[in-house]
Amino acid sequence: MAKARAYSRYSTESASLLGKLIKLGRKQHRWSENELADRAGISRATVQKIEKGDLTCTIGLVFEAATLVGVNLFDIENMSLTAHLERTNDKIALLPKAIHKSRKDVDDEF
Amino acid sequence: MAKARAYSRYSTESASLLGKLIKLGRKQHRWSENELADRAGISRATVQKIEKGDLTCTIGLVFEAATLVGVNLFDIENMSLTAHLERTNDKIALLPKAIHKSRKDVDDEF
DNA sequence: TAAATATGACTTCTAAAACATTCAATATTA
DNA sequence: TAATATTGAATGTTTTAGAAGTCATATTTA
Repeated sequence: MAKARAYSRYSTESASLLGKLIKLGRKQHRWSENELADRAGISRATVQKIEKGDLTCTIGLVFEAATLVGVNLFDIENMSLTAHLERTNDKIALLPKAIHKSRKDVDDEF
Repeated sequence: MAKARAYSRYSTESASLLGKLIKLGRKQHRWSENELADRAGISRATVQKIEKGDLTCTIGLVFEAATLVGVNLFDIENMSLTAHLERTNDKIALLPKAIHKSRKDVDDEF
């Protein structure tokens, strides 16, 4: 097998936590792995990978599973997902469209 | 091209928001797409897909990019990622290991 | 405890993720 | 404004994610 790529500890633990939140949510709904797989339109093998926090899973399928079992990552700080999106768009608009290097660029200016 | 699979609105907007938070973080660091790609050990094309919120990106690569630019999804409610993991493990342990159907299972019990 | 179902862990196959590269258009800096 | 770098958006190629299936073991319910 090919040598797997390296991931940071934070990425590994984030995916692990997300997977376990999904597993917890699924059990609270009293759904088997197969039932979640059917509802999400994915295979049981993928459900297992997602719940294990496998970093090679596609983000769309992970988010679908999360949403189905009621894990809403971005409903936070009393702000809706859509409101978050709008605010983030505004912030991006304030910054330069292209980031050029130099001008004593030490990249620690924020 | 093959017909793309369907995703829920919440999944689509979650990925879009995460991508934009990454783009914002990158710009705040004054990093070009290439610079982030190099640091993450991925291609620029993938950085572009991630920042666009493409749902077919792998969750590991998205989390790597997010972590590098300082977007920490799970440092929330004054709780560390690791603490979250432990608490979630505890909760899972309280539930049945296997979810069997029947016993008037209407799956709305939580 | 027996029967039925769920889970864990594989394997093979193919659809597509990620890479590398290119090119035009745009943005920034000197 | 000229030079240089970034961004947007393609391409073809390689690698791999996800599907589908199997089998053994563990768990739950009647």
